[in-house]
Amino acid sequence: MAQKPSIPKGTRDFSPTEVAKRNYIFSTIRNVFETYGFQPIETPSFENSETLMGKYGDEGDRLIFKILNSGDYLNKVDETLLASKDSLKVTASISEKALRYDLTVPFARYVVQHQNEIEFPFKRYQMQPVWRADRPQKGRFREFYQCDADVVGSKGLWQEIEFVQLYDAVFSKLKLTGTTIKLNNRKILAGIAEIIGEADKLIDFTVALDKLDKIGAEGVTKEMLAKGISESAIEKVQPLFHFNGTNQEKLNQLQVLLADSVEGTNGVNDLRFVIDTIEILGLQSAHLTIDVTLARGLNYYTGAIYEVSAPKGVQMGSIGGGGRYDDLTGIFGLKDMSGVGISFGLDRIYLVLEELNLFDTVELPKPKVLFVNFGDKEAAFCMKALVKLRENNVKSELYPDSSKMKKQMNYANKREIPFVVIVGSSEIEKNKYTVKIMQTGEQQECSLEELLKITQ
RNA sequence: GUGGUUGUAGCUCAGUUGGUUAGAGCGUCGGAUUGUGGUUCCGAAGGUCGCCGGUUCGAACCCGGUCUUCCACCCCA
Repeated sequence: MAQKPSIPKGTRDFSPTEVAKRNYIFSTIRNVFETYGFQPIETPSFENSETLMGKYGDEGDRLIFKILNSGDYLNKVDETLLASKDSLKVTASISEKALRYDLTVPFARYVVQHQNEIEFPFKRYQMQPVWRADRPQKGRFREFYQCDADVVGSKGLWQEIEFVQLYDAVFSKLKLTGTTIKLNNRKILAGIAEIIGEADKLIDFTVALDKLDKIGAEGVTKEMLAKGISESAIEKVQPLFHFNGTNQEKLNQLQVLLADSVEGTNGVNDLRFVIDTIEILGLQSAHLTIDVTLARGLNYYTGAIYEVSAPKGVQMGSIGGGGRYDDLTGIFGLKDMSGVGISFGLDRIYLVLEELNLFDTVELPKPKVLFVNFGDKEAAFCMKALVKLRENNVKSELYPDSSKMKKQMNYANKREIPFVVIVGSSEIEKNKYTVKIMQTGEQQECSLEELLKITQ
């Protein structure tokens, strides 16, 4: 064989077993989504570049896969621009399309584009692959699936409560117990920045704070100083660096800290409503916890912020995330349309379930009955039985070639097919089928009706 | 995008200071057994040592580049 073929970095092939396991996760999530009243939509794999570019920050733009224009695209580029070797600007003129980077921005585009057909509040779910030109790592791919549920056209906090329940429902159904749903509110972060007099450095502040559990208080302080946040400001937020206790205790501390900030107080009240309600309703298997360091990059979150982490002991980044984004459709010209949504990272959930051995219930869709092929005459006789079995939804197949018996039996054994039907001239004469139960090795002669009964 | 790491048969891995024809286990295929799988025994096939170049009388081994894997940043599902 020549050079072995390969697939691009960060992409994967999926074997039949893997597909079965992935489908199990997909259908679990889909089921819960629909139970909660969400309806599916799909959007194209690629969008116009201007739909995506600039929506995820500079870093995001770098990670978007761009699609080259068709035709003699270089010939159409301005000579001086080409000579400048400015990759960013040249890219814009040789690429007008780009692969979907997430599901939220295309959804915002969809809402604005179809606003006159949509009944608001609009609850949609979407399970499709997204692409990022990232450097792969464990649980980090360049092609992966997101499963999103979002609601647009409602500012209600009840929806935010339902998303906590939805997360809990999905992970409980997957038997993935002990996940932690972390909750925060952008208004609280903004309030903190306001209190310390660094409102204009909100993003730098939150990004640094987000790293608390990774680089510690000292590291965060260092990064904040580097970003130009004053020492006195950092002094004021010291309580956040050692923020412990129950959710109620945290809420009380935040209320005191943010008493002089209207926005911050609003945030605390919103968060308190969600926390209190969930405490009354209870959760099946997830833990809900306030995490003020939670500030997932996405610049458009304006209210609630969610993130789900795998059970303790599993080395994996977040397996889900989301939040409220009041201004998202504003980018596409539709004002005052608040949305809130969550996302499941299918590929990471897969890895976590695999690591914890939680796939034991997933069965491969494999045949239950194999008919041994002895030749055309025998095969034709078997076909009558195959039609009957298949009509009754018994997964069954005829070995495609009249190979040696040993080979056919071996095939059944390897594929763990429980019943093998053997039909030779003597069976045809008697109009009977010999069925062998592979597990015990027993075999018996039976009629078509009996065969159906045995294998059903 | 920055820094590190990995690559030998289908799979898991040996391979001495650079020295003839690169090995093992598992798997695959054939036979023992021409209508009976798993166990056993016998036999066989299968390798451009990731790829390209360099050093050397000689490279799987040393050097450079490149691709891939995994990891830490960045960022994120």
